Amino acid sequence: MVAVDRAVARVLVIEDTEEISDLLQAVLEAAGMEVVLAATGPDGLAAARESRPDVVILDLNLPGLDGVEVCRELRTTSDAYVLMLTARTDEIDRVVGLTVGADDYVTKPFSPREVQARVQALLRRPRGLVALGAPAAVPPGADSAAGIRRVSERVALDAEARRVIVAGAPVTLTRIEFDLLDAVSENPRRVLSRSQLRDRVWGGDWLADDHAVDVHMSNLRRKLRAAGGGDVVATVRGVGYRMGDEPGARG
Amino acid sequence: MVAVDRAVARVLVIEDTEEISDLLQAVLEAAGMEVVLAATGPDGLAAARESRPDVVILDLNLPGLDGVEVCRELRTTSDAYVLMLTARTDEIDRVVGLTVGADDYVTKPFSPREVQARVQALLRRPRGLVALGAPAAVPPGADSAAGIRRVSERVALDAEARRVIVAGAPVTLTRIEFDLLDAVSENPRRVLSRSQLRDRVWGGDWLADDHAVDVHMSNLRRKLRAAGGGDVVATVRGVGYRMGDEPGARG
DNA sequence: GTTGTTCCTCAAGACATCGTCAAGATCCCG
DNA sequence: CGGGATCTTGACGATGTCTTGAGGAACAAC
Repeated sequence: MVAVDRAVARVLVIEDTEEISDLLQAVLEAAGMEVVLAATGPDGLAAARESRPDVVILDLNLPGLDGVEVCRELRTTSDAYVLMLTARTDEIDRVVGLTVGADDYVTKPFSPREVQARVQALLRRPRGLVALGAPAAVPPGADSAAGIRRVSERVALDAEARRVIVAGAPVTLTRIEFDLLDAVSENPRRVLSRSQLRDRVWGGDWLADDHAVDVHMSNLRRKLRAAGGGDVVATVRGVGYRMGDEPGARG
Repeated sequence: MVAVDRAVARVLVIEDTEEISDLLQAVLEAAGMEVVLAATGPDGLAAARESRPDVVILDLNLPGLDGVEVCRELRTTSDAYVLMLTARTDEIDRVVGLTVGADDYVTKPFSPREVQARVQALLRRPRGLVALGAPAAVPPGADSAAGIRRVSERVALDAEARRVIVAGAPVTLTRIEFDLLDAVSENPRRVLSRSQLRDRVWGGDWLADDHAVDVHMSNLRRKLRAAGGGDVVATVRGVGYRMGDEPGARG
């Protein structure tokens, strides 16, 4: 067995700007983590193979090899979580929505404390989900208190930012549409009745028609389909809704 | 029956990735369970014989011996419940629907809480009846939300997702058909009268003909037979319906 | 073997559910 | 206060599902 049994978490930082990497090293080591540094993409990949980190902090704008490429490589050779550093907000969608995406991101300028918190959140997530060559880093239904939840192969949901990215591009959802997708994707195995969804999305005290759930679900599906997300929500006729792409009513 | 009288529940984890097994060990021990680890299929089988666990957590993708093979072996040498870890959603149906299938499943990445909850749900299920393919008896009113219910050799039922898997493939049932199968399979030894089934499936206030039960039962049988599930429901002439394939034995 | 009962199966019409569209009401932001 | 987005509600069609009835098969009793 090659896996190293270690007490402290190991973090690999792939970052070309020395000020940033130094800062991160100081912060993470102060938090009791072991830090490995790399300045370029190829160096980072080699370091990942060698030191087997638990989390990789990866700058998107690396000279030479693109950060996205590095991330994709990392996915096939390591099971570490990837925390992406991005300079501009509009880069995030590309990183998050790709099939081989990051597990979380931080935009520059960032506070060291925030990076530390997010790394620790990633460390709390269960390990071992990347079976070498598997396309999706996070299969549907990941229970993530922090970061990004991958709803389906091409649909990712950022609960914190209340944003949904489909095939690399953000999709504008209304409040109710987002809450519906959030509710359904949070427990992907369960069939949620209209009443349950209504309670969850609208709040307990509400006398409205359950039919409203239908309409919003229809709008949600239309938007996701138009964005190339495929079928995300399945109808269970006579009961409610559930995650999945099986068209027919099961049960 | 070699029921071991012990205070704490014992869980065997068969998993080759050390990170996952470590995580599971930590979570389950924190929940007050005794944990035994094994990294390979043969080791796991030996450990199961030796330590007689109550629940086995089994990775589907083990190197060498396949997880399905390990599961089949476990069934003949142990009466433990099997919780399967699968990486991808579409593997589930195969694992769950097979003759020797898992009792529940969790998809990676899993939340530690979920694994703990599902293990405890399995521990609440009655012991000693599951071995050798016999359907597990869940007394009425028991925690029915727990895991997969094996209806017959080739038919499995996921109450939470309202899904029925026959011979490794999902089968589309209508609401009433599913509820009928659910009712009959929930207490497999009992003969349920048409009135009982009607109350259970339709709800108390209903004036319809009992004949409707016949028709839906007929449709249910046809679908299960067509999917290769064999005869699942038996008629007890003059009384009602019961699980099993024996035609008309009076109960 | 005959008879009456019970059950299965088939088919067709009645019914319910769901998806979608559109119009009006409401909320929110400037 | 005005304009735009968003939500609700109603209507309608398509599709799926349920019920009902009838014919016939299996079964038990005689």
